[in-house]
Amino acid sequence: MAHDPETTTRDRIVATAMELFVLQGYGATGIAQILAASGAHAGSLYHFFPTKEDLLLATLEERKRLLRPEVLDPIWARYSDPIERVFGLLDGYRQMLQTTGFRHGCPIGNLALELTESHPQVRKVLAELFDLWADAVAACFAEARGRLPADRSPADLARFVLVTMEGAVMLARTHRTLDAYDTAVSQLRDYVERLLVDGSEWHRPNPATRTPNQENRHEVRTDRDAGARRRQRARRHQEVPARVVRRPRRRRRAGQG
Amino acid sequence: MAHDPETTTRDRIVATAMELFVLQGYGATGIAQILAASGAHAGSLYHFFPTKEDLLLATLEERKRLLRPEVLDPIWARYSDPIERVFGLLDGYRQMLQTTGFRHGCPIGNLALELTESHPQVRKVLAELFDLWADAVAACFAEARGRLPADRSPADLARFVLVTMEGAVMLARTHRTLDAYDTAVSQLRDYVERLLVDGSEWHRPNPATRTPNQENRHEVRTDRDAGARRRQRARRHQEVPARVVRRPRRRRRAGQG
DNA sequence: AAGGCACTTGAGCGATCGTTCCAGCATGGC
DNA sequence: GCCATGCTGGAACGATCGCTCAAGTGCCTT
Repeated sequence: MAHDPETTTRDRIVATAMELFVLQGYGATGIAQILAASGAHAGSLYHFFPTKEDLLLATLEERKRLLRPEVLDPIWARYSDPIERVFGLLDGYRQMLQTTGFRHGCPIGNLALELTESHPQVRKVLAELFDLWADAVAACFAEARGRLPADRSPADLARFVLVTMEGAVMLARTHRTLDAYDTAVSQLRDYVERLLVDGSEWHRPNPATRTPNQENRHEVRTDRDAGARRRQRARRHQEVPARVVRRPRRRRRAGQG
Repeated sequence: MAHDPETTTRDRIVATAMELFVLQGYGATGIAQILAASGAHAGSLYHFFPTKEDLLLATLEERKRLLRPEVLDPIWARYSDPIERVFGLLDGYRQMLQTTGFRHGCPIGNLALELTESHPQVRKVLAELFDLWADAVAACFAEARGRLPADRSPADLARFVLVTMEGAVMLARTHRTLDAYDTAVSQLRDYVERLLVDGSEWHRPNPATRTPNQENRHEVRTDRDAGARRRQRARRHQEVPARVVRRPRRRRRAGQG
C-alpha cells in the first residue's frame, strides 16, 4: 500500500490509534483495526510499541504535545479577553459535538473513566493532561484577576470549568442534544458573571469572529440546529473500518418492534 | 455450588453483572467472569438473557427501579430541607468514592461514555436514568422555589447539578483525590447560595446526622483524610475474581524503572 | 403415573483477541 | 561487495471472547 511519503509508519499508527481510541474506546479498538486503518502491519506496530498499552501512552503523549498548538492557540487567537477565551474553549467542544454528530466528545474523558481502575500508568498521564488543560484555563482567570474577587483561586475556578465541560459533554452525548451542553455552560457563565466584582467590564470580544450561543446568558438555550444534526446523523459515515461487531447467531429481543 | 436459597439464579446474575459492569465497564467484563462470580452457568444465563446486551439492559432497568428506594430515600430521610437534600445526595457520591477507594464512581457515567456510540438502545436507557436522577433533584429545587429567583428553571439547575457531579467524579477518580470532587461541589454550592433571594434562609439541616465537608462554603477544601485514603488503597481487595488480564509474553517497557 | 415445562449443566463452536516470529528488504558504513 | 541495522510483510499462536446446544433434573398439572 502506498502512503503519503511525508508521514512515517510510526506517525500514521499513532495518529490512527489516537483517533480510534477516542471514537471507540481503548478496549473496543482492536490492533487489527488500527493496522487496517493505518495501512501498517503487525510487525511494524510491534517494532515501535511493545504492547497496546504503550501505543496508547504514545497517543496520550502526542495529545499533551498538541494541546497548546492545536487546541488552545487557535482559540486564544480568536479572543483576547481572558474570560472570553475560557468560554471560547468551551464553545470549541460544543462545535466538536455538533460537527461530529456527538461522536467526538472530550478525548480524555472517555479514556479516563474506562482506564483509571485497570491501567495505573495511563491514569497518571490522563491526570497530567487534565492538569495541563486546567492550568491553561487557570492562567486565563489569573490574567483576569482584577475582575474577580481577590480570594478566588484561579486554579479552583479552572477545575470547576473542566468539571462542567466533562459532565456537560457526557450528558450531551448521552441525550444526543446540545441542550444539555448549553444549559450547563450558560449556568457556568452566569456563575462567573456573578463573581465579577462590581464595576468591572464583562467580556468585550473581538468583533470579527463571534461564536454562536452567547446571546443567551443565563436564560436557557434554544436547540437551534436540531434539524441539521439529524441530517448529519442520517448520513453518518464510517471513515475507518469498524471493528467487526459480534452478532448473536440466534434469536433477538422478543418484544419491541 | 450451594447458594442463598432466597435468591433466584436470575437475580444473582443480574446483581453480579450490575456490580461488575460498573466496576470494570461493559466490554471489559466477560460473561465467564459473571458466571464464575455468580455461580451460574452459561446455559442459565442465556436462558434468561438472549445476549450480553440484554443482560446489561436488565441491570439498567434494575437501577431505575432501585434509584428511589436505595439512593434517594435514605438521603431524603436524613435531610428535610430540599436544597440540603441535593447536597446530601452529592455527599453520598463523595462517600462512595471514599469508601471504595475511587473504584465506584457514578454507575451510569462510566457506561454512558463507553456505550453511547455503539449501543443506541443502551444509550436510550442511560438517558432515561439521567433524567430520573435530574427530575428528583429538580423536584427539590421546585420545592425550594420560594428561595430561588422566579425565572430560574429547577430543571436546568438540576441538570447543572448532575453535570457537576459527573464531571467531579471523573476528575476525582482520575486524580485519585477527593480534592477534585470537593472543589467542584463547593463552587456549585457557592453558586446556589448566590442565587438565593435576599432574606431567605439557607439550609438548616437536621442537627442529628451531619455530613462532613460542609463547613467549607466557597473556600476550598482541605484534604482531610489523605492518610486514611492511602491506607485504604494499600489494602485494596479484589472481592470478585477479576477477568484474566492478558499479559504480554515478552519484553516490557524499556526505560522507567 | 406420565408428560410438559422451566431451568441447569457443561462441553464445545467459530471468531477475534493481543502478541510472536521470522524471512525479506532497503540503506549506510566499511 | 558485504555485512549490520532498522523496518516491513504476513502467517501463525494460544487464550479468550460471546454464544450454542443437547442432555439432564425436578416441579406442576392432569
